Amino acid sequence: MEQQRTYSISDLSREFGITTRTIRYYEDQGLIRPERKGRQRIYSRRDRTRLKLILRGKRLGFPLKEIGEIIDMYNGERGEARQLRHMCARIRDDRAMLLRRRDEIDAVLREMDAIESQCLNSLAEHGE
Amino acid sequence: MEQQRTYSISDLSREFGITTRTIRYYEDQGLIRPERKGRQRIYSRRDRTRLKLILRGKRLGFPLKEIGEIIDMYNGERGEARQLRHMCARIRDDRAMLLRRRDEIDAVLREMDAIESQCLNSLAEHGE
DNA sequence: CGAGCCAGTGACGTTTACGTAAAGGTAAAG
DNA sequence: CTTTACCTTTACGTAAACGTCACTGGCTCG
Repeated sequence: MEQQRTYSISDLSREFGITTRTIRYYEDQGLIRPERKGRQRIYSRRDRTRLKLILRGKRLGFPLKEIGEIIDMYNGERGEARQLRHMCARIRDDRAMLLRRRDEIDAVLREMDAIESQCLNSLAEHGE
Repeated sequence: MEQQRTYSISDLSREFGITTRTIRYYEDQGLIRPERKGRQRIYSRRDRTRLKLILRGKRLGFPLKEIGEIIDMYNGERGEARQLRHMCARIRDDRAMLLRRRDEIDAVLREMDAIESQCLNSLAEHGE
């Protein structure tokens, strides 16, 4: 049986904790293209996962334009060899960046650990 | 021997690949406070590492205001217990966020691996 | 001593990612 | 039939993070 669930714009706004304005803005920027029943927007499951990807991209710090490009590329028809090679190159770049970013996060986490234990030590002395 | 090196604004702009305008803007926002020789800005080693921290904060997606707060807090006098407890709480929150972000990065990396091998497979078939 | 640099201070412009308000369409519920 | 609850478009507003421009003030090199 087909999972033919659909969502209204406010369904999605509630689910993801964003405003309808934001969702419409993403559409304006060409990031989602929901169907219409008359003027009303009807979001499919695919639209919903697209939105999820957009929000994840945002949390990773990508600008909306790039997010659109990336999602389209990763979903797009990968027919020709040129396309495929281009995609591989992009993946390598993106991965390198993400790895750098993850390393930075790890560095910060280690520093935070150090500071926290200093903190807790001071508190223990004080508290004694 | 004291490492009393100092830097001009263009030294730092070159080193970090940002414009002097950017550095001055950070000063405007209270993120760095270099000394002055007359009107000229003189940056110490501490200023330089501060700048490095700012840029790292940016790459991690923090807004400048928060970056300032965080750096100040982590450098600040941690005397009173209230302060210390506040700091521990903040560290816990920040750490949780960073961990979530790192998990997301890992998820994206895994997906990229999958897509890349698909890509390479297609290329192999085509190329054959 | 003038030309070429680098540094500094406004101050206005720009881009991104929305917020917010105005004005209205539709459909069910009281 | 009006109120309520959503939905729509249009359009101006805004905060963050700079870019850009205009003008000014030392230095120093030939």
